Amino acid sequence: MSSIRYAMLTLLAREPLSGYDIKQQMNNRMGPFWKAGSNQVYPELAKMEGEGLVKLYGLEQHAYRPVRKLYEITEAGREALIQWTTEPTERENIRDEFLLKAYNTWLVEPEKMIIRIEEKKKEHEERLAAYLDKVEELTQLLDSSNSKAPIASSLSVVEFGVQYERLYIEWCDKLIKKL
Amino acid sequence: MSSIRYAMLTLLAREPLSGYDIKQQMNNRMGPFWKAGSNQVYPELAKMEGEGLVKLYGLEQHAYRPVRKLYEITEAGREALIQWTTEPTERENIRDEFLLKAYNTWLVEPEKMIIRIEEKKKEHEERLAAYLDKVEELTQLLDSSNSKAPIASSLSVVEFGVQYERLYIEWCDKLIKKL
DNA sequence: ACCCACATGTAAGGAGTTACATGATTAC
DNA sequence: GTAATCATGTAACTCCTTACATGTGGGT
Repeated sequence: MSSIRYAMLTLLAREPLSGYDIKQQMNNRMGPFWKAGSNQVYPELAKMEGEGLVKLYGLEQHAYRPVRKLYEITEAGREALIQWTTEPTERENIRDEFLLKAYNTWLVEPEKMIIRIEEKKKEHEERLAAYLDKVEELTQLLDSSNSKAPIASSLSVVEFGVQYERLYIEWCDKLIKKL
Repeated sequence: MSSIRYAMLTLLAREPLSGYDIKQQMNNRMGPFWKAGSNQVYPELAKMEGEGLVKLYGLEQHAYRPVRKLYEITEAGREALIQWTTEPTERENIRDEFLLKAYNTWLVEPEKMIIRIEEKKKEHEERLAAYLDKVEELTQLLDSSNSKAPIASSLSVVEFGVQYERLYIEWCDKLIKKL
């Protein structure tokens, strides 16, 4: 499995990045679809360098700061990524803690539950807003509209996010009405 | 975190169950929302028994088979479950491997990608059908329509599943059209 | 003959989270 | 003075997956 390495290659296929950049993009830009801590990113980068999937692209030194080690994807890395992308994917579960809690609604005073649902709704409204911003941003970058641009792929994924957040918000509304 | 124990308590709050039952319900009935292996279920049951959250309800012996050890939730267990349910829940990510692959669509020949998307679509159509069956089943069990019944809570969660699968299928369609 | 369902568990390992360490600068 | 950002990494720990162990009866 170990999809962390493919998440990293996914980003590196677009531009050279440092370990720090990768972490940031995963936790902010890309995401929150796929998160990673530094403990995963740095060792995995080193491992991939050893296997020839990425290589050092250059070093950047900004004044006092630690040296930024930029990595780029190699041809072998690109091939591995394409191979993985076109492989069948295992079934995946939703696994959302709040859904699990929703199973216990009947055990709990409705007022208390409603507070939590409202909270969740707000959270997903925030995410929806963030995704919509991203959609706009990406749409403007696109307009040449060739489906082979990386941006087109990003857009599709973010649009999934938009739909997902909308569904979540609607579901929260329905739940509140029921109680 | 360790939400596995609360997933187990969620099931035990409704009826006494054996470890095997819990595993089965998680991987089939309840799910696939929350999965667990026997290695998690049995030790966790023992731990919870030690903490007084569950207690042995009885033993069942069917002919040649190993003894079924049925557990029931205690008052302390029920309180812990209610406490957890009404606590705020952390933000959670989508984390679907196929979405990650979708970021790489631009790298791959469209025909190859379409094959995988069709596959995924089919998978989610199957799940949708299963969830719809469950909705029907639960709706029939309900009709007395008191929102304090466990079944009402189950229904809400399964309805989320239905909407989720629909959105996934639509998204697959849109992706295919784009390519 | 062979695999699956039932039913309990244990063992080993991989994946992921949280915290720590270092160290200079900028913002409040 | 305190915290946050940049930037690299390590350590410890929990969580989860996969495989194994045992044993009988039923289906193909």
